[in-house]
Amino acid sequence: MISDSQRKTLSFIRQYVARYGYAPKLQEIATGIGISSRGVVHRYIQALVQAGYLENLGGKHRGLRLLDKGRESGQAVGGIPLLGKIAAGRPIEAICDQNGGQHGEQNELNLQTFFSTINTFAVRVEGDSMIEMGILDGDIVIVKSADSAKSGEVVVALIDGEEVTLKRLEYTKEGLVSLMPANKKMQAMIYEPGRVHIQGILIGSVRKY
Amino acid sequence: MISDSQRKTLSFIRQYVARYGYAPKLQEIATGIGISSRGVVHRYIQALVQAGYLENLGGKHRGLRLLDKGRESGQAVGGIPLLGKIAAGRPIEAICDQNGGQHGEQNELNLQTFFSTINTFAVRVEGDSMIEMGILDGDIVIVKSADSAKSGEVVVALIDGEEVTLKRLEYTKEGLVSLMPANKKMQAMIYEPGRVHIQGILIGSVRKY
DNA sequence: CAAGGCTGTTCTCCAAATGTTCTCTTACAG
DNA sequence: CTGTAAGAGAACATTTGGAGAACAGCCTTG
Repeated sequence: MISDSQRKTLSFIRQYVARYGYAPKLQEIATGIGISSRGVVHRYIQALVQAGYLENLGGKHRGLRLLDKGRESGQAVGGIPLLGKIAAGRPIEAICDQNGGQHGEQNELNLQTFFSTINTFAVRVEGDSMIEMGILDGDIVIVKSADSAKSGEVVVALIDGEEVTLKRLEYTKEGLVSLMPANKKMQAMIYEPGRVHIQGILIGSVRKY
Repeated sequence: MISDSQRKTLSFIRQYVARYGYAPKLQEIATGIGISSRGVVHRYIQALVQAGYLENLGGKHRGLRLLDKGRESGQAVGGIPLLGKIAAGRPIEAICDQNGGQHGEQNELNLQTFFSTINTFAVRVEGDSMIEMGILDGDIVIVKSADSAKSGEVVVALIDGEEVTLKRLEYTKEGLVSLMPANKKMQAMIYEPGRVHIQGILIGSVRKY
């Protein structure tokens, strides 16, 4: 059982070690988490040592060691530390600053619970008709089972009981069903409602390089 | 027998724990279920403790523990059935045929083990400079910690010790480091090697709609 | 060697946040 | 009308967060 500030401290130390390869000084932690007292940091560290997250080589400079607790089985299984935002466009502030400034934000990504597993399935995508939505050939999409959907939703649809496709759904004025790709080079395909069976609605995607 | 409000409270707590890995505060629960009184929440919690759904480490902040009672048993933990391939381009054979026809293929997607969690972290992407690689604004990217990378790899890099960015790495003939976006509208940025610190290498991405 | 300066440690004091216990009010079903 | 539950909110107790002083050990520097 660790408190909010202790969690923040642990998160900062992990980021710091990941970045520099060695442990931070107490003063660095303090400014990193937005306080000014080394003594307070030391109190947090003692609590983290007590809780089994850290090891402290007493007195030594940068004498902190990370332990594996909290990353492997036991608590947040499948948890990956979520460090904050990053700019794919322009560089922005460093990760730790972002994280330090945010409180109450999610600071761990737990893939085990990230997607609901109830009535959910996954399929690998072939082709690039959804490329403009950031879904590439080979990606895995996460789909929630459903037998109907609203206009605008991206669905997995079974056509004529034989063929399955991933497209954005639109109902036309004429009462037909339009399955629209997200690729300017391709055209929408239009069917009578009876030929299209919704299998599920797109809720996420996963990709591994 | 628990009341509707108590059920709502329990449901909120479960979701919160699933997402953050620790218990919510009473105030968070209150706003979460749409009321404003911590006292009322406390009353519900006492009822839930009495009914055996929760445990309360009295007085401690975030001192709630979930018990197993009432949980849907048999949840495939982290497992999502992986059904086969789907055509984002043209419709192909039905999913069930695919699945039935393939043997020896992976037929379950376990997000818990899909990405290694060792030396791995995740960051949320801001901006759309990697859009041509299918990484959109708001996506979460999975990164393996590393302090060096080869030409062509996509890296998280720290520039001048202050700014973090996600780009494709290239070494120029002149011995400089080029960080290239995957967006034709943007230009590569070129730095002297000393200014760029590699933080990690892109190994995956996750998106939730 | 002596004098600082930096770092980790320990301590006290105080403020803010949080959990707990009340009372009061309102709505509603029987 | 009565009993029950939901909800607001005040009052209190405890935990948590934070500042900063004082001290000890290590290192550098003169």
